[in-house]
Amino acid sequence: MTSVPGDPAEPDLDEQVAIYQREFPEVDPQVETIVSALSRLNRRMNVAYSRQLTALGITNAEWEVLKALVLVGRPYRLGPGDLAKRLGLTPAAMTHRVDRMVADGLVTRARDETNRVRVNIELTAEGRDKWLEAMRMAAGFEADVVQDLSPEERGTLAGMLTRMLVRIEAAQPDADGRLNDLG
Amino acid sequence: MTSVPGDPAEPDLDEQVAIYQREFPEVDPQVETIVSALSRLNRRMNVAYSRQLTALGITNAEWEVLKALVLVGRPYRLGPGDLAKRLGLTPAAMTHRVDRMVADGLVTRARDETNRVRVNIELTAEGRDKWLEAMRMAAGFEADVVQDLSPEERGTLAGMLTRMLVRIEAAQPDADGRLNDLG
DNA sequence: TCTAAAGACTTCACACCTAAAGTTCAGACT
DNA sequence: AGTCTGAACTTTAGGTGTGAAGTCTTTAGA
Repeated sequence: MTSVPGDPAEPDLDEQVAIYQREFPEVDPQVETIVSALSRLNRRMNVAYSRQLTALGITNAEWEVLKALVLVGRPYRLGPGDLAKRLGLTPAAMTHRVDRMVADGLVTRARDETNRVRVNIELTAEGRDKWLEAMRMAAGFEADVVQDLSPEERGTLAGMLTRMLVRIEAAQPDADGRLNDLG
Repeated sequence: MTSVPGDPAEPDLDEQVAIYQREFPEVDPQVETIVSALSRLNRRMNVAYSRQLTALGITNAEWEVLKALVLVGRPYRLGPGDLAKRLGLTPAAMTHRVDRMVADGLVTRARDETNRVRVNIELTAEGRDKWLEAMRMAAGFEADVVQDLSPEERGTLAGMLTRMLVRIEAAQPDADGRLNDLG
C-alpha cells in the first residue's frame, strides 16, 4: 500500500490537547478534544473514501455530485447553480466538474425546455449505479468506524451531533463569527 | 455579508437520511446520521474558521501550518517534509506554502547546520502571535458550537469521538478499505 | 577515495478551484 | 416593439494542489 497524503505522523489526540493547554491555558480541554477529534476523524474518513472510490473508478468530487442528485429524488435533476450551492463550490467550478462527469457518462446536461437560460444536470442510469456501489462500500466502512459504540451510544452520539449542527446552521454568525442565540 | 461557498441550501439532516433509506434500504439510519452530521459539521466549521482567519489576515492553509509548528513545542521547528506529512499534503505543496508564509513573515526557512540536505521551518514571533489570536477566536466560536451540551455530555461526546478515532487510526485498512480488528 | 544508492527538497507540467468578466435569455417598463 | 435589468451559466486569469522528474547531500560499500 503506497503512502497517501493524510496518513498518520501526528501526535496522539490527548497529547495534542495537553500541548494546547500548555501553550494557551485559557483553552477548554474538553471542547478542544471534541473539535480536534471531529476534524481528524473527517480527514481520515475522506482519505478512506477516496481509496474506495478510486477502486470504483470515480473521484470524491464526482461522488459528491452523485449524492446531491440522488438526494433531490427522481428524476434526479438539478441545475449547475443549485449543485454548486449544495456542494459549497462556485458555479464556475461546477461547470468544469459537470463537463468531466458528462464525458464519463455519469450525468447528462441539457437546456431546460421552458426556460432556455436554465440548464438541467440529470443522473444517468450508470451514474445511479455508481452511487449505489459507492454507498455500499461507504456503508461497510462506516459500520467499521462505529463498531465500538453500542446502539444506545450511537443514538446519543447522533443526537448530540445533530444538536450541534442545528446550532451552527440555524444561527447567522455576526461580524466576529460568533453564533447568535436561536430565535 | 457576501455569500460564501459552503452556505446552506441543503435538505435537513433527518430528511436527508430518510431519502437515503428510501433509495438504499440497507443503510443504517443511525450510522448515516452520524457520518452525515460529522461531515456537515466539519464543512460548516471550516467555513466559519475561514471567515475569522480572513479578519486576521491569514488563510486556513497558513493556520494549519502554524498549528502544526506550535504542536511540536519550542523551538517550533520542523522540516517541510514532516509538515507535509502532518498536514496530509505533498512535499511539493508544502514548498509553495512555506514560500508564501516566509514572504508574510510567519515562518523562517533555513538549511540545517548539521545536515545540509535538511531544511528547517521555524515559527517567527509574529507567527506565534497570529496563532494565539487565531486560537482565541476559534475557541470562542467552538464554545458557541457546543453551548447546547452539558459538561457531562461533552465528556461523553469527546470519549465516543476519541474511540472512533482510535479505531480508524490504529487499524490499517485492507484492500477493500475495511478496517481490521485491533490487535 | 570513488562511486552508487538513498533521502530531502525543489521544479515542472498539469488538474481543479475561485473571482470576476462575459454571454445569453426572460421578464418588465416605456 | 425596443430596451433595460437581472438571472443563470460559461469563460478567463490566476492561485494552490498533485505526481513525477530533477538537484543536491549524505551514507555505505568496493
